[in-house]
Amino acid sequence: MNWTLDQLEAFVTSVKQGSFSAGARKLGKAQSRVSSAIANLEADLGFELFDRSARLPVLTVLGEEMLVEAQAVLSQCQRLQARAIIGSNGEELALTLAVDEAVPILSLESFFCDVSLRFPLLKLTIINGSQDDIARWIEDKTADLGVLFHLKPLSEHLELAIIGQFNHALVVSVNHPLTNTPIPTYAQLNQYRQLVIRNRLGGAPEKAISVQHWYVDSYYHITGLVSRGIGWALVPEHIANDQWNHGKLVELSTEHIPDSLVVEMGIVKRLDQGKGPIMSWMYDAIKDIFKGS
Amino acid sequence: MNWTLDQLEAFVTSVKQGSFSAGARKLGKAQSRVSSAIANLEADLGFELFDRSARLPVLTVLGEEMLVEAQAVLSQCQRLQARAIIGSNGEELALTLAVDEAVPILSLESFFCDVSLRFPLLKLTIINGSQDDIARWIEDKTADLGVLFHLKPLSEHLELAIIGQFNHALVVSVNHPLTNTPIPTYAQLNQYRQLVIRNRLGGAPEKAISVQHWYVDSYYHITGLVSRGIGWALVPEHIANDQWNHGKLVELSTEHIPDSLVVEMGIVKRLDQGKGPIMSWMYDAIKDIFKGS
DNA sequence: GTTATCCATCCGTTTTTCGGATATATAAAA
DNA sequence: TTTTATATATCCGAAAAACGGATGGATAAC
Repeated sequence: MNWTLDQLEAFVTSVKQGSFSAGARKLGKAQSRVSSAIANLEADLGFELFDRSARLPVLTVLGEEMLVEAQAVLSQCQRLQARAIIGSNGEELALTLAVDEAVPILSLESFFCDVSLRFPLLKLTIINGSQDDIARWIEDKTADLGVLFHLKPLSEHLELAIIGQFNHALVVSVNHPLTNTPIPTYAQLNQYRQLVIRNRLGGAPEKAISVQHWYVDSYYHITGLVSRGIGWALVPEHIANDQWNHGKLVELSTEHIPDSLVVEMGIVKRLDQGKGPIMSWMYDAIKDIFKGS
Repeated sequence: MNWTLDQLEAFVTSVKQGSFSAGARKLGKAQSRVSSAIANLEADLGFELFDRSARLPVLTVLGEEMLVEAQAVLSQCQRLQARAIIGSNGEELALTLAVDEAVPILSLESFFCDVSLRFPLLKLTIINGSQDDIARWIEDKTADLGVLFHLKPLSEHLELAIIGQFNHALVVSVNHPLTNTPIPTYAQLNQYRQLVIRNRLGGAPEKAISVQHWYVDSYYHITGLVSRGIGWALVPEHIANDQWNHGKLVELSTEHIPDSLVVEMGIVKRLDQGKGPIMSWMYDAIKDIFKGS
């Protein structure tokens, strides 16, 4: 492999321009350079790229194939160069976004579309997990930016920006006995099984109201179990209203529940990691998404 | 874009080997070359690829990304080089195989597997068409090799090798009146509609037996129509026995049909195009597939 | 026949590449 | 602590190449 990128460029440009001379003009080089560049390339490859019997050189069969390969090489090079420029301008080349699985992922779809259009060369990685996962991933640099529900204090290395609030809804199955008491008291709730969210890693579980409760590590599993009549639960409103559960769940009044039923959604990042331009943009864009919430 | 492939190679190799010196040894070059190659590369890109504060250089965040890009460029280059060697050895880089749509394509599947394993860098194109299409495509160099049923004389520019014979079966729907006459005479057949194959391009159609006949350009359409009781037809046995038609068709005796009911399958190529090693191999491999037919 | 292009080749100058030598820093071994 | 081995960066002279201009021969258009 003795050929150079210059030779490939001379080759491709000459094909595109129709002649070596035109190629040389396009490249701003002497014709003799293009001529010998291609001659050397042919010598290296071991066969002729052009049939020179006509007035203008025409690609040989092998030349056609090599043209495709050469273009592929050059376009890879251009990609490298483009990303190098982005990097040297201080823009991020790769970002990992960690999203709490309780965050309605659909609401982020148009955000992801925006990202793909605005930063076409960015390598975006999206990972989902529980609140604990998100915090841990940001802290150990597995992820750069996290979107999560704020339930308990976070590590001191993390910076949290609250971007919206969600109410909890009290839900039961349409067949559940509690549907007879639309405004259940604490005592009434206590008679039935409660399904409580619990972070996967076994951190301190949420406080349960009913003495009879199960822990489940996903709101989506919880609503699934609730819809089958296993018990009642407090889940974020957007999950209660999810299309999957439409018609299967009944929402009851939370008038007699003393606990705070509001959770905050926030964006986290490491304190010691500066925000590059893309991360800044994402920060604002995600805030905008949930502004009305 | 001022960097060279040598610089990328020095970069990638040094990362893989763990140090510039080790990289230089691996590449058989002086250490100073690798050192300055990487320094020049960094100068061109506009940022540092390595953090040199430790004893051994470690990749920066941007360096990690550039490593991926550089590897992509080099692997494209290796592909180009590999195909160039193949080409300079006289092996084909790309072949187009045209297959008559009446040929049971499933019987070629293991052949295609073989090809992909044996010639991993070959660009194979497979196109399907009627017999006329195949012949035309070979002649106008759209395809290099064709597999077809031999029904009528081919152009003098083509070379045909017969590789097998197939009998025609006389088929009707299970509900068709002809099922009452298992050995139908010419006159009996003449009373019912015949479905006759006809090449798409409107060449001379096959001779029809029944005065009442439709022309259809695909054996698969014909068997479909036959199975719905539209008429009777002569189709290659493997098509009559196709799983799609299983149980819907009845085969009748062809004892009273005077016409030749044997079609030959063949491989065609242009007379003036030499067979490269891959084409020769394909030629033999395809022959082997249908040897028992 | 004239003109305009095209390609290959030659040639002298300029630039770059290349490997060795050297200076310096760091980690492990003595 | 000193020694040793191994790093990287830089300098330098020789060798190699890249480079543009000039030239010649061939071809198509005018």
